[in-house]
Amino acid sequence: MSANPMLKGTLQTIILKLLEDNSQMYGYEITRKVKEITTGEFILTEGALYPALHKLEADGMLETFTEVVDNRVRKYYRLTETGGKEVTDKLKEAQVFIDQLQLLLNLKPAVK
Amino acid sequence: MSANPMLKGTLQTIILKLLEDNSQMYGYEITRKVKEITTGEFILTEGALYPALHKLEADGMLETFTEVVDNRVRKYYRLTETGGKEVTDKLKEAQVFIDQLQLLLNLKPAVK
DNA sequence: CTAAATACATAATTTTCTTATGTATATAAA
DNA sequence: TTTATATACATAAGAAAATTATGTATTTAG
Repeated sequence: MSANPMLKGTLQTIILKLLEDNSQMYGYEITRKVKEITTGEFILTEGALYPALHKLEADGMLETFTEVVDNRVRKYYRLTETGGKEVTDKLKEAQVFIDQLQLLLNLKPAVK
Repeated sequence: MSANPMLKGTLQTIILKLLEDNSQMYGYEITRKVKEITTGEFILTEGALYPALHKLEADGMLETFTEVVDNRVRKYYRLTETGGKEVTDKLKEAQVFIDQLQLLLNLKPAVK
């Protein structure tokens, strides 16, 4: 039957895309980046972010390594090869979702 | 703290918008309309639609009346006054969400 | 006569988020 | 000096919203 969830995995897509552009980031850095890009419109809470990162890692999309800066541990994430391919698919899905949503909500002038 | 859900209530927004445009629709008709507009990309399952309609009614956004056509009951929904105001707010929210998502995913060329 | 379409509904489960909490260090302000 | 904010991780309880599976019932097309 395969119905479309209402863009399940938006957060995953955002994380994967940021890691495609930045090659390596740690969790806290991701929250700052999202806030910066969206000028505060999207606030990524830790309760959402960390479980999402852990899931992406468990699914083989991300790999990690740690670094200590100023006595604080940073856990860096980067895309695996599988993750790299996944980004492309997820971005296409997101594009389709946005296009169809705009059609439904009439948020874009009709193509004449 | 008030974090942004990843467009929680997209389905509600879609329903409200369709009812703004069509003034009255019944559930099955809504599923057909969504499929038609999105050329099959969005499939609204009953398990998602009916609870959403019931919730919108319980929240005072929609009101209902029934009609019998060909021995089958149709339950029509239309916007209440409150619902009518809600559409505008929800559409603005959706617009912000789409804009920020496109920014994050780089799906729109950067404004130079 | 049977499958597909029309038309409603709910229940169990899963996914994903919010909210709250917990630990710990560094830095700026009062 | 102590207190609040920022940095940095994590998990747990609960809520919200979807998927998936059922269930009832009529009409229409093959």
